[in-house]
Amino acid sequence: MLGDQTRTAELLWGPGPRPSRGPKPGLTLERIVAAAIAIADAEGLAAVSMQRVAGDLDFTKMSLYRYVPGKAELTALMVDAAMGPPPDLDAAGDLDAASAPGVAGALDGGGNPDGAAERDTAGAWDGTHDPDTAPDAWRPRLRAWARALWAAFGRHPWALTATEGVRVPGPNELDWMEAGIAALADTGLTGGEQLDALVTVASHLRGLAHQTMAFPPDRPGATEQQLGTLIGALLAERADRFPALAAAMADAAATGAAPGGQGDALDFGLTRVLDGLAHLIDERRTAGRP
Amino acid sequence: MLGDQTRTAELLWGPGPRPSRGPKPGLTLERIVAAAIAIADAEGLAAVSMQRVAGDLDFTKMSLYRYVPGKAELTALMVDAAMGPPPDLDAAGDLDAASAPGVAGALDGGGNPDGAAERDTAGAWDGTHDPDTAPDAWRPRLRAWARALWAAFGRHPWALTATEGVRVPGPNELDWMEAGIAALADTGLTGGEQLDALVTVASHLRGLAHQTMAFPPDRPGATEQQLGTLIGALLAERADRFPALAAAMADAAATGAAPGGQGDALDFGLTRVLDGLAHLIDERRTAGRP
DNA sequence: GTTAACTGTGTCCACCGGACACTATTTCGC
DNA sequence: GCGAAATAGTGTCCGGTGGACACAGTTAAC
Repeated sequence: MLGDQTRTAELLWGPGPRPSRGPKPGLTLERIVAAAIAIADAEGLAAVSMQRVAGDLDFTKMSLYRYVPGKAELTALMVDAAMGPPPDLDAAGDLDAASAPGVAGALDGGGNPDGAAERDTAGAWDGTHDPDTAPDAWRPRLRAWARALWAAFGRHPWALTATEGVRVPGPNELDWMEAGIAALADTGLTGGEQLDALVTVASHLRGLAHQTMAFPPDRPGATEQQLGTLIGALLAERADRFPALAAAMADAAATGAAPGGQGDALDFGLTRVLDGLAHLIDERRTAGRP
Repeated sequence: MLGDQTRTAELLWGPGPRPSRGPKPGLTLERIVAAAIAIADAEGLAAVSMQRVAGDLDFTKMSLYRYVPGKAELTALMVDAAMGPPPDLDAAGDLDAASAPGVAGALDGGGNPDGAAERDTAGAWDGTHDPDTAPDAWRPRLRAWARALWAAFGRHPWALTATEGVRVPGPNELDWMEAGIAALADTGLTGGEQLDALVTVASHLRGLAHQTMAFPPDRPGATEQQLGTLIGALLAERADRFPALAAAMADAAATGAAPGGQGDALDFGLTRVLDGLAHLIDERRTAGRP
């Protein structure tokens, strides 16, 4: 059990010295991982099999085992490679998913709705902070971090399901964490709070993506909408059993767009989380002087 | 594609009329689902195969297909059955995971740490609200809802992985949603906002559980701790590349407990989310009078 | 030149979800 | 009562999965 993990860590972190005695390898770890990612992007994680990956590379499946101990390790490599490096958060403010390096905004490339950017720069709670001072820089940075992570998961939805449980992180994953923690470094939060805060933001994101994103990106909303009407019918027939829910959905349907909108739900929750963090940070800063 | 979903909906919602022409069925859907859940609880979702479920019931695997169209539908049934009914949120305040019906608090059965319960009942922001008036009752209720959902996922971790993407909800799932929305009904939020708020809370929970919970509950912390030291070593060797992260972890290790504690991270994030929601609700209530 | 290390292949295995034909059982219409 | 029809469970078969293992071909060190 632990042997697997140290093995995975070696693969993720150590390039490994090239042994020079036998024939030259006709494959590289990078090519294998890239082929696997391409399959997963196009057809979902379930379509990634040793046979399939090897076939796409014109090799037999057993040859892959010269490079990768097993499928679990291949998946771990896929995840870290798919995440890529984190964006540069210092270009803050209107930094958005589309400005991350090499990002071709797979979904929701739009800007922040309803002035969220301004809110991120100003004092969130009562306007007592000077908008020009540094102390609130964490907010747009963390938001940009979250949106970039969201975009990354949008590009590789299978990465969500491939990152269950506690795992050994790869270099890219730690780079992401470093970038996020750095955004929180001068907030006055303790180290533990910084970690918890970042986990909170990431968890919100992952949970939402896990619930809303279609995993093999097949027909990007057709069946989803059909399913929405199915759920609506299900609920309408039983409005007496679910009164509050039916009322809320009727209200939502009457007043505005469908509540299942991904970007909307993301921004809503993200703003809530950031507001909550701002409150904590404010508490820490004003501690001692009532 | 949609056929599967209507089929799933029928199985989840309609008991289906018992046809009376052939021999009496020796099995029931409930027994099959229960057997599958037992396997998943004990050995993880991957251990649930048609063969295995049928074998545990002393039947052949093909006989299961008389009751269930396929494995996907069985999984959907498992999820809804495993969730069970939501708790009664009216017994608020110190209502905790352990008081949910039939809950034998699998993990973190303890009470709210550091006075979170009191905070839930009082005005969250500045103490201007009267703690005895009803308007803030949503907060302890929503917290209780979240903790109960967390406990449910703790009892059946596999349910997290089995609920990817947009699905057709079962009766229990809609009961949970109804309970959550009911807690938010008199907050002044719009229907869409109530739905978004509940999705936010649930997403936070699911995301955190997805990242922290071990999925086959094998050795409930041994390897996890080993993995923690492995990550620590990984980070310590590269403290120059991850300065903020290393500093945060060092600080966390020096000041308090390990930052990976599940319950702690849950309460931290949950408090942040609830604070953010309280801020929104306050905004809605004080709207119009600056 | 011999030898040892290494690469890729072919064969084999247990297991997976599921299609299909088949027998045994029960009940409805007559 | 009796045949017909519908249902329940079984056995067999299929393509696919991850992976173990022995083997032949290639290359560099000695």
